[in-house]
Amino acid sequence: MFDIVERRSDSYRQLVPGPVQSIERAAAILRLLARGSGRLGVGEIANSLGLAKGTAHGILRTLHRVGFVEQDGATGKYQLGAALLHLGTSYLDVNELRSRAINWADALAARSGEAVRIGAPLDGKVLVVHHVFRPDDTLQTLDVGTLLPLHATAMGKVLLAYDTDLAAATNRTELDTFTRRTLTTPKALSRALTTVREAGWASEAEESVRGQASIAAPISSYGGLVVGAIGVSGAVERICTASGEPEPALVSYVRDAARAVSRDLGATRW
Amino acid sequence: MFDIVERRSDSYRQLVPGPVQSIERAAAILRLLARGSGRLGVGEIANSLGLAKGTAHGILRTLHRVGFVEQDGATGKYQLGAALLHLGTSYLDVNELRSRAINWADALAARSGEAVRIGAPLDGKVLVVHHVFRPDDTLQTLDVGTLLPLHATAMGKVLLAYDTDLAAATNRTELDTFTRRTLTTPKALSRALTTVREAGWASEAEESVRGQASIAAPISSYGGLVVGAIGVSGAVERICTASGEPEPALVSYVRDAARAVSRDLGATRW
DNA sequence: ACCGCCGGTCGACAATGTCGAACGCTGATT
DNA sequence: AATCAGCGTTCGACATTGTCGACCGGCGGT
Repeated sequence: MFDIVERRSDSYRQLVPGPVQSIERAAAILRLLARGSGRLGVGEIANSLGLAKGTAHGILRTLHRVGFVEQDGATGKYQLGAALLHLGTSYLDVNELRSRAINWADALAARSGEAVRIGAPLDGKVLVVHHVFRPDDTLQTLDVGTLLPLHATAMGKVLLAYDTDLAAATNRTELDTFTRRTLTTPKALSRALTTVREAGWASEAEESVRGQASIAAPISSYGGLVVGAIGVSGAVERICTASGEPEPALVSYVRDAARAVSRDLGATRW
Repeated sequence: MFDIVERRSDSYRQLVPGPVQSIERAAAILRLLARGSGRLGVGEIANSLGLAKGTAHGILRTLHRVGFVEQDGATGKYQLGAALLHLGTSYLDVNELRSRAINWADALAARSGEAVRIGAPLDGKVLVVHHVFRPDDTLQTLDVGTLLPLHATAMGKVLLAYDTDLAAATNRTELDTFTRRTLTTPKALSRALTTVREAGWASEAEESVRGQASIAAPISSYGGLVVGAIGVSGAVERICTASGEPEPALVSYVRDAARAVSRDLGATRW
């Protein structure tokens, strides 16, 4: 009688029954292509994942058939495929957090006059699931689907402050430096998170991008579980007062919006 | 010595070496979830795909591990996962058509005063890969990632007119009816496509949505191969003249933009 | 014309994914 | 209350299926 751990003798040992190996590999290839921001060859992919070239090719051939990757006719290299775009936006349709928050986000943008974003944790980052442009302004690029760092954004700090698992995982990884203001030491970050927990909201000024600041508050669901964050972001001189503190009016707008969304999601107390 | 056709004794027989079965099934599940616009249970999925329930569960478990699907804690049903959103938008970054067209799309929106969309064929539909809102107007929903019908949109007609394979495939399927004006017979459609080929652009008025009209022109790449379409869409009374014809000025704006993008992509003649 | 690198193919092996029955649970029905 | 049906999930045995590594042919730099 074989135990699962013995049957799946790979590097990662799980208590759950065996995952389908080839699908995990396919997913790894897709993530690799997404990260590498460009075309990759079969050899590079096989090396990065420790696969035989033939194996990698077989998976890529299949991913190509289903439209998840495309192949550059000239160089033979692979890149992400169009089918993923549709799947990605289909996800937005079923995302409950987004659909509940969407109306409140519009209102928050109108009241605050700033760009509003809603984020959820994904894989040690903040995934932007909704984005409302700053009202009546120039061209802005939509960053729905973008991954933001946890430790250098207001939304990320909120998520970290209320998710100890996430915070623990972050403690084990390097904190990237984006600007001079970025919190790069675990100590500074954990101190900031304590402040966030006490205040019930987070802010950040030029910790991620120079000249930009943001304010965010947690969105909770049943049982007070924090499932996401909503916040405003914009030029630091509009988000913060002359003394460098976050504009109190903006803070209360954001907190009101977060409470409203949480209530919609079924949270009983906030 | 086994031939490939014998080795892969499934319903679809290919001349190419065997695709990875489990990955194809995983992709089918994801497409099913995207189509079904909601949560699906293991049983439903297994039935729809003709799989054993246990098999479907194993695949879903793996997709869950990699974040491609999420599971509703209460009902146990599955839906698309957040990781797909990031992959989808990562695709936009590497999509050459989009990155080349993006500047021209802005210019076209400014000149025409209408919403601009860029589309590429995907799986018998038109995938919207870029969308510029109508200048200075109310809230509009971004439909990047949406799939539009081929036969009822100007962009779709353009793609059909210059891709005989696509047109042949469409001939074999039912033409959905959206409005009274929708071309539903193969004969009417193929006549329209002939006109498109002669004119070099396509238009449509209330064939897809009542009160909406659109104009589009083909984007070609190396060797004149049509790889996408760019077009404007908006209220029929703005897109068309009083006599019901597409506004000539808009047509030339669209055609100019399409030529410009094609030139950027390396097309030698247009 | 050489060499090295690339993407792609091939055949053999056994590791691996699949199947179908069985489990425990929840919620509706009787 | 007891029953039942349906759900998601687990399990073990089987052979199908994915993987490996060597090999092929073409391209580009040397």
